[in-house]
Amino acid sequence: MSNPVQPSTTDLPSDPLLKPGAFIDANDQNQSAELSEPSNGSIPNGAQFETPAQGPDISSSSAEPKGKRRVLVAPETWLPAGWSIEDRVRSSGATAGTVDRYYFDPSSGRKFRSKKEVLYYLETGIPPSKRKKGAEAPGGEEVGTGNSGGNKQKKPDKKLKPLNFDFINVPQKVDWLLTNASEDSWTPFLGDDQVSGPTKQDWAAAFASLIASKSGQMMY
Amino acid sequence: MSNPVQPSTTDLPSDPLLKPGAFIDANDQNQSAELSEPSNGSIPNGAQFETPAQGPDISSSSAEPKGKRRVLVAPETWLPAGWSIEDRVRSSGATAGTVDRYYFDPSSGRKFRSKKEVLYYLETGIPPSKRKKGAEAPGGEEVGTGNSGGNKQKKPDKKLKPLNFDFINVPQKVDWLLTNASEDSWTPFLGDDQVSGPTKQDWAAAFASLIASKSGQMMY
DNA sequence: ACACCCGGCAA
DNA sequence: TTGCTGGGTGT
Repeated sequence: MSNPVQPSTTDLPSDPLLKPGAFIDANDQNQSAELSEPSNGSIPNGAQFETPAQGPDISSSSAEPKGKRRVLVAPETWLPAGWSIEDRVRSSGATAGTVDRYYFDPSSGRKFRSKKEVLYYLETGIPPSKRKKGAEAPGGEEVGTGNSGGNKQKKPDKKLKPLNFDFINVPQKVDWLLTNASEDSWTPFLGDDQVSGPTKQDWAAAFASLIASKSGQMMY
Repeated sequence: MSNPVQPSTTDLPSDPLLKPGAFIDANDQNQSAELSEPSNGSIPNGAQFETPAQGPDISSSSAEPKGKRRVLVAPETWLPAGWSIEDRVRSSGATAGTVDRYYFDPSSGRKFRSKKEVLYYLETGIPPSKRKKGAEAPGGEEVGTGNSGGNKQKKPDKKLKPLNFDFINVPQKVDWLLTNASEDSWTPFLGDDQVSGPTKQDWAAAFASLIASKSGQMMY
């Protein structure tokens, strides 16, 4: 999925107020709406997720309390809904201690190493692994400057796996429970029915899109 | 750095790029180094001003099309004995010609990009583990080892998310209700308390991040 | 001074 | 391949 990038009326210090009219339609997931019904756990293959296993500590001579810890941070404004950010601290080498920021697209499972890569992918649908050397980004998009000006037409990614979420028959109510506080793991419930497995992930992605695209549209 | 290993204190980085007879400008380090050798020391000296001797190129296997010019300069007074300074001239880009100064700790093999980083490391013993969030510099203290004039401690403005959501004390349960089915408008509830207003938007963003973060990536 | 990017290599 | 670090530029 690729939501249009938020216009860079970006981070004004404090107050996330509404941007009247500036809201962009982030809901482009309507593609392939008729998907398999979200019956619980009907999907084979128990993909393992939410296992941010701790890597082995390769501590060296000195007694360093270091442990490379993945840190989840608040989303950036330019990042589409549902994407996640992860700050990773380097644990070795001359640059130990440096923090690298990575971006994840939960629906495609792709990882990105920079904002530029994300933006490029959002526009062209071309993952960073396919970029050929010497080529330049279309339009010469520059980072830091949102793409408020002329925008290119993004190509829908046909290679993306469709979500296990019925966008037509959305549930009336969803309870998200903090099932694992130490890891911030949340699980959606439909009454007593727990949504789990790969479907849960799709729900997360779908739901993120839904609540993000419509929030702020309401009147109070 | 191909060798983050323990460079013996003896092998100061000789500069293969230094042209014989090249003049090294040490203008701004007008203090003679009264640096004492470490007790373990076999350090000949803290600074090498001439190294016409030829050393193997430390560059990696691939031929580098970039012309790097590295210049060793005299040590700063605040710099511990044995450390070396290297001024590096940028060879490309809009800022070509700019000189970046690097500091090297021979005993740890670590590289530092600024005086501040060195001082921080000297004080705390931990490499610049502080970057984006959470960690903060140790009070911006001046290190005891003399100083090189005016040392302004600029408070780096932290760029944290002005999100109206407490990522620490997350709620135990959130009910998202489809408050407007025709528009797919969802609203979060904490029991009977409705979250609305600008806060709701933040919640949407925060929540999207939370539920997505543990979905991880999955490839089918 | 340091955020940000990305080529390259190692696991 | 993917992950992680090194090295370099932008601001």
